[in-house]
Amino acid sequence: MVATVRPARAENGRRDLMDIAIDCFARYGYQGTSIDRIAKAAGVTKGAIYHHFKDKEELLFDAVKTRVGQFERRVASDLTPVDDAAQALQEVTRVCLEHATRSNHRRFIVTLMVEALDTNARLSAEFRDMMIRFRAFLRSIIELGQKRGAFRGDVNAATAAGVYAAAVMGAEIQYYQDPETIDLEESLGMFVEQFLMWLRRPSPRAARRK
Amino acid sequence: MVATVRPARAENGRRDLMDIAIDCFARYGYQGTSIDRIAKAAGVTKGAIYHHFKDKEELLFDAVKTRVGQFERRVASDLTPVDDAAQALQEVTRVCLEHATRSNHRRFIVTLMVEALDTNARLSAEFRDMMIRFRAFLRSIIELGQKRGAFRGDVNAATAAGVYAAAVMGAEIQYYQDPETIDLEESLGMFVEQFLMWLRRPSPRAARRK
Amino acid sequence: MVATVRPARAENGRRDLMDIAIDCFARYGYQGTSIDRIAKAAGVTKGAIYHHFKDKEELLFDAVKTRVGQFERRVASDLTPVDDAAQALQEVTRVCLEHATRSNHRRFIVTLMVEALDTNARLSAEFRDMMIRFRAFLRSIIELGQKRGAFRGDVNAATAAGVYAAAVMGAEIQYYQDPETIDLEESLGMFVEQFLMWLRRPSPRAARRK
Amino acid sequence: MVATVRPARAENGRRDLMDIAIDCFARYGYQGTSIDRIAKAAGVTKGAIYHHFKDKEELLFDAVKTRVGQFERRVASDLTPVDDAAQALQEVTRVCLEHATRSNHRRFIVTLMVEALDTNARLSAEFRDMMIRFRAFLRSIIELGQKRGAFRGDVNAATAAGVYAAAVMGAEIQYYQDPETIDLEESLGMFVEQFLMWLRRPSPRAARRK
DNA sequence: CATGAATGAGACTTCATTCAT
DNA sequence: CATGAATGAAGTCTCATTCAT
Repeated sequence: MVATVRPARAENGRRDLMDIAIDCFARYGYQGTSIDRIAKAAGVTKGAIYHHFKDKEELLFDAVKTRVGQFERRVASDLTPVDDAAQALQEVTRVCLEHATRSNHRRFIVTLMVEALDTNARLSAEFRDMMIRFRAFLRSIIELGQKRGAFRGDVNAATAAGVYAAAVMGAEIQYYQDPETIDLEESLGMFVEQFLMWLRRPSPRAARRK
Repeated sequence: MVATVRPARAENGRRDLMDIAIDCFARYGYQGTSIDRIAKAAGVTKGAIYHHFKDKEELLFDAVKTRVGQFERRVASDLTPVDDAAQALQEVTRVCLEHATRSNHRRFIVTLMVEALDTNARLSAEFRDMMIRFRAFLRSIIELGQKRGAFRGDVNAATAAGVYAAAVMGAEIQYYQDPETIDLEESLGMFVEQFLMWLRRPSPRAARRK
Repeated sequence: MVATVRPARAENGRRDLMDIAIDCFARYGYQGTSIDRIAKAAGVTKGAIYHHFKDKEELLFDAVKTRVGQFERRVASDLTPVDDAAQALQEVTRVCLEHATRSNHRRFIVTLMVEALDTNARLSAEFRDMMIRFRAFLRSIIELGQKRGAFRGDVNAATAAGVYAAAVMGAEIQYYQDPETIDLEESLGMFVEQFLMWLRRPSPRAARRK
Repeated sequence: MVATVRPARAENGRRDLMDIAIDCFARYGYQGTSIDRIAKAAGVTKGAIYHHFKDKEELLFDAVKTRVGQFERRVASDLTPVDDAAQALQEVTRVCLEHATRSNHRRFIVTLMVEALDTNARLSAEFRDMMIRFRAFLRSIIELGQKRGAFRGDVNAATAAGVYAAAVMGAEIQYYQDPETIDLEESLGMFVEQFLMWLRRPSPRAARRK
């Protein structure tokens, strides 16, 4: 009687909490985000957070998995089915650009990924797997292009996928660091242009070497 | 005989301390490195560190400035005088590769740079300036190539410098995250190859566009 | 039954903590009182104190405000309504005497006030305002006596209030310093006697001078 | 040969150090003054201070003794020989006023005295003795006045000395706290006026009581 | 005499976490 | 489910003092 039941708010509470936590993690990093900060931002007490999450790490893990999953689903859904490999690669940068500039989704992932490098082996493994999946996805696109004859066949698709992922991530970081100087869209555009040019036309030199 | 001078012992202590601190920062990040950890690694007490550095931040700042300065001097000295722009760009990746794999110099810089993004505005500004200098340096090489006719003239050298810096940094991060999967040398090699091919041969499409 | 409310337990903890803190501050001064000392005296850990107070300064401020408020309310309540100005002044010294000898209330205020002079501008301002209020109160009593013809009218009531406050405070300090030699009651009594005699009978000399 | 002897600078150094230490103690209190602060203010290293003084307490003791001695000598020299007791009491306030407003001598004494109350029994005893001497001195003046018939004989000279000392010290503290509101000269003047009026003319009431 | 590097104790503060209610 | 008081460990920093040179 005293405690009026609030049915089904449970899952909502959990999700809301996580969204707020993600915001905090994205803004202040993992170590810079205290449970208290999240609690205050969410307008609840610390105890409430411990009802939903075993500890701070679990909260972070769930947050990371959620965001990574959202990003991956977004990429996948925007591209299915992949017909034109070149166009697909351009689509990927477009999605990244959007997530990097219009929300804190990519920033959250990229900064936490680097922070975890030095401080959290388990989380770092999670991110490593995410990157492996991302590169595998890019590689599958490149290989599709190679199979269809749109791309030259004498390049290691896996390495090329790594180069692609690297350029995108590096451009993002420079943008987060200096958004006034860096034009992320132009940077990504220029990179994709050169990447595609290189993939499409076999360099005689490179071809000869291999 | 009366007073045997032990010159530079003072500076030695400070320098040793900083080298050890850099190691720790590179391994555990800024927030993950406690003063006590550095002290223990150096075999002194915390007080000794505070004798040499005003606070943890000053220690970090001095460490960052030292390492960044070393890297920049190294890059500059290896390349002077720049004759062949293409070769110069390849040299840069070689130096980065070395600093990334054979010492903790680049890892220290890259990981702290991302960590600072969310936690330390002043340090982040320091890193931003460093990146600005790095891109300016790359840009000057590219413009030299353009002036000499080795590179096509219809590209924005500043943006191209950004793409170059991005690809190198992104490749490094993937390498730090997953050194067993990522072959940093191959990645950087492939990127430089495509970057140079794109720079050397004017893309008819791009040329027409402008 | 479902949830037996224990009202005010929260505030109790806070209040108890503050009382103990006041004791410590009165005994050892602000700088001489460590958070640990208060915690031990209260039988809790340091963290508990930080749960209730933002930092040591807030604890001090709250303590000062509480004690000053108590003293001011006590003085005001004991004197309302003021009919006989001379008697009212005597009442004030009686209250001061009580707070100085039977509790640590005045000692807490006086010693911290002097300590703050050199070390804490904000707190010092708080004490300054308290003294201003105290002198204003005394002045209003003196002016009442002047209006009613009980006191001579040719004295600056504000300055006289200052003299009164000075003598009381100075006597207290000597008492705290040397309680065996100084008889605070006698000192205050003698001062009030001379103060009232001077106020009541216009000195011919002084009258002539002005 | 290497160490050129600097004869007789020893005592100078000690005295200079102490003067600077007094300045610091007066400005920041004992606990608020670190050895480092004194060393920096004096332009020497901490080690140099430990050559002249066993520890911080000795430095403080010597400083206190020096200043107290100076003040007492000043008071004594300005008054010898005491002819007119009333005038002598006025002289004392004049000296106090000067030391309080034109130098930090009295402020140093008064604030440290209160600080020592709570934190340093040995130093507090030193100050207690100083106050005892000061009151004894005032008492001797009052008794002289009584002997010569200038002052009424029915007052306890010791208690009266305490009242006098209290009013002066209390006025000073109010002045240190709020120099813009408090006119120290006027306050002291008013107090001495009432004190002397009371001493000179025996109150019939008071006389009857005893 | 003087330096300055170093110590070690102790101060303030933060924070993830637990638990009675 | 939720609160909020409390803990305990760990972190940053200060400072009186010592000592080799």
